[in-house]
Amino acid sequence: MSLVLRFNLLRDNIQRNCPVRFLKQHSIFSSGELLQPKSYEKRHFTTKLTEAGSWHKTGSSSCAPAIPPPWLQQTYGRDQSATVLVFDLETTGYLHRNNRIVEFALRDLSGGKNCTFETLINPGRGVPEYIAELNQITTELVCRPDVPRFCDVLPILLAYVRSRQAPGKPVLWVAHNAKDFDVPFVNLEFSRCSAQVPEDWLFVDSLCLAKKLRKSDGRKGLVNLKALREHYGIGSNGPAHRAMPDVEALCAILPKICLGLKLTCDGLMNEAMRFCDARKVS
DNA sequence: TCTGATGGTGAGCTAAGAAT
DNA sequence: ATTCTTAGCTCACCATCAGA
Repeated sequence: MSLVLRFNLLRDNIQRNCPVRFLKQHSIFSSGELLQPKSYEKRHFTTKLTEAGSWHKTGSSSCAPAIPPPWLQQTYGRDQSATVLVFDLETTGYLHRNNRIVEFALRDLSGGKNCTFETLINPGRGVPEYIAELNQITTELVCRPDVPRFCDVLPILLAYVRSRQAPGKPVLWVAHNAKDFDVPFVNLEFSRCSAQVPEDWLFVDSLCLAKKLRKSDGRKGLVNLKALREHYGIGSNGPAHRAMPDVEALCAILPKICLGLKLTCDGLMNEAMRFCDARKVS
């Protein structure tokens, strides 16, 4: 069951899990502003949380209870060694130097209530036509006063991630082509907001894992998300090139790759890199 | 011993593929 | 449209082996 929650639900979550001073530290909002229901009400238009299990059957949009797969079971639950977040971005173009994020989505693989987070982001500039054709995110859709900018979303995102993070354990972000695309974008958006990516955030590039598996299998063929979905017989939960459907696809693909490579969560951790070690912003 | 065929390896180039 | 990486291809070079 998928439940769309408004920001006040997120607020509750934040209030329960995050100290206000933490929010103030990372926010251009005052704590009062951030926690005012009306403030969220203005923004619920684009940002939502859902409650769902993280591991769903191939080709199905329904979510199972939050039971981690075998390859993660040993590290999830009380003894989980990291919080694994699968994420995806849509942007106004390929180059992180010249472009901005227009959509952000993530799913916490440990599942449960509020395990996903997605939001449109106001890039403060037009979306090129070829991008809009690709992902159906138009200038009219995101360049609106009621769509938050990345700096607006950042403190909420930080609070959300903190609320999902196990005490003392790192956060492992997974995305397809994260090293060259998603992470440089995130790094640059953080620096634009005069914020730093937390040091306990690590990332894994599933594209590298897919290439590694292809090599070990001696298989030929493409390793983009679409090809991997077809290879593993994974159906689509929505339009391609939108953040959340791509996240859902990667959530289904990732365990297949990890099983193929015999990677546990600890193995994933060995593949992880720090955000600051991604392609440097130039 | 010489010559030609064959196989392995490394360098360098090109095109494809990755993402939006 | 754009940048970067990598697979795949060609070519050169060297070693090995068989046959004359």
